[in-house]
Amino acid sequence: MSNIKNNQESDAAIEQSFLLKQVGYNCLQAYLKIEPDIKKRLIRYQLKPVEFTVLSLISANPQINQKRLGHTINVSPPNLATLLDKMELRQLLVRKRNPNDKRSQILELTEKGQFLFGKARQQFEKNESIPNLSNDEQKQLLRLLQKIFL
Amino acid sequence: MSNIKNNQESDAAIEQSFLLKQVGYNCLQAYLKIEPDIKKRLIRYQLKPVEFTVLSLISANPQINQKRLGHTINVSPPNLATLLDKMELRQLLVRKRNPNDKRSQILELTEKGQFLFGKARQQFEKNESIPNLSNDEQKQLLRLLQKIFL
DNA sequence: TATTGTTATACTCTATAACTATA
DNA sequence: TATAGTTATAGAGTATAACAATA
Repeated sequence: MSNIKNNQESDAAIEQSFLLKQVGYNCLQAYLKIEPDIKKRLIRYQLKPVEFTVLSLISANPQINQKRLGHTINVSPPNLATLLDKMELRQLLVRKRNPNDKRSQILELTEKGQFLFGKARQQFEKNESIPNLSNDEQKQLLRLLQKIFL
Repeated sequence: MSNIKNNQESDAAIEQSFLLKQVGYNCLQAYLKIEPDIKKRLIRYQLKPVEFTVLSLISANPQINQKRLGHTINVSPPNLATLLDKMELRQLLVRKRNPNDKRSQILELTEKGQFLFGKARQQFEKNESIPNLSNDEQKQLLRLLQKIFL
């Protein structure tokens, strides 16, 4: 094989300088790089990332209702309903009618849900093992990202 | 209504301090915040974000093959095949057998594809109008994100 | 035997409309 | 009339297996 490299070979660097200037592209690529590790840490608890997020938010926000939860995690009401159905079937949480407004449902973790979240959470208590990022850089990164979405 | 706020009301802040420490969660939330604006800028060209990315990468990497393209954008070979089918039907690109290795397909933009990419690209030439981020902060953010996925 | 890409298909995720009940 | 949530369903996106052509 020739030493002259071209785009048909896998060791030539991809030219993507234009895309690398786009914040959205960078956020997505970074997430896609991290995602497999997150899934791997949760699979032993039979939790998907969004389910872990739901457990975390209910745990930290007792009596949160479905509207606020769905809004926070970008899940529409119909899709949240079916997601919560599955979690309620697994007895990780319960839905209770709000006595002050019987239209809304108050969400609470069961003991089983609290226990599972506690265990799963341990997987993320230490750092996420993001290679190439110092602690300072990680803190700086979180600050900048939160400026975008908070 | 009482002035005392609780989690059932929409103006109380969500407690998500644990999730906000997770790099993956932050990357995804930031992307989800930006995504609608990206889609809005591309819809007039009937392009999805991934299609714009494909145009950009082929444009910047003439004669790239499908394996390298798919690997760069996290699209599996079967799904890339059907995605490229649609774009080839729209005459935005062509697939040519590589004469040096007839297994692989070389990708090239058509004139129509080049023109469309040029027009669509103008939508992103200026800044992406990420509110709350100065130019310096944006550059810093890109540097940190690229440390993760490059 | 290994690699590139395709086809077919199943699975998951997301979006939309119509509905119930409560306010 | 408006809101919170549900049901049903369609559509888009993703994953898996089997395959053909080429190396």
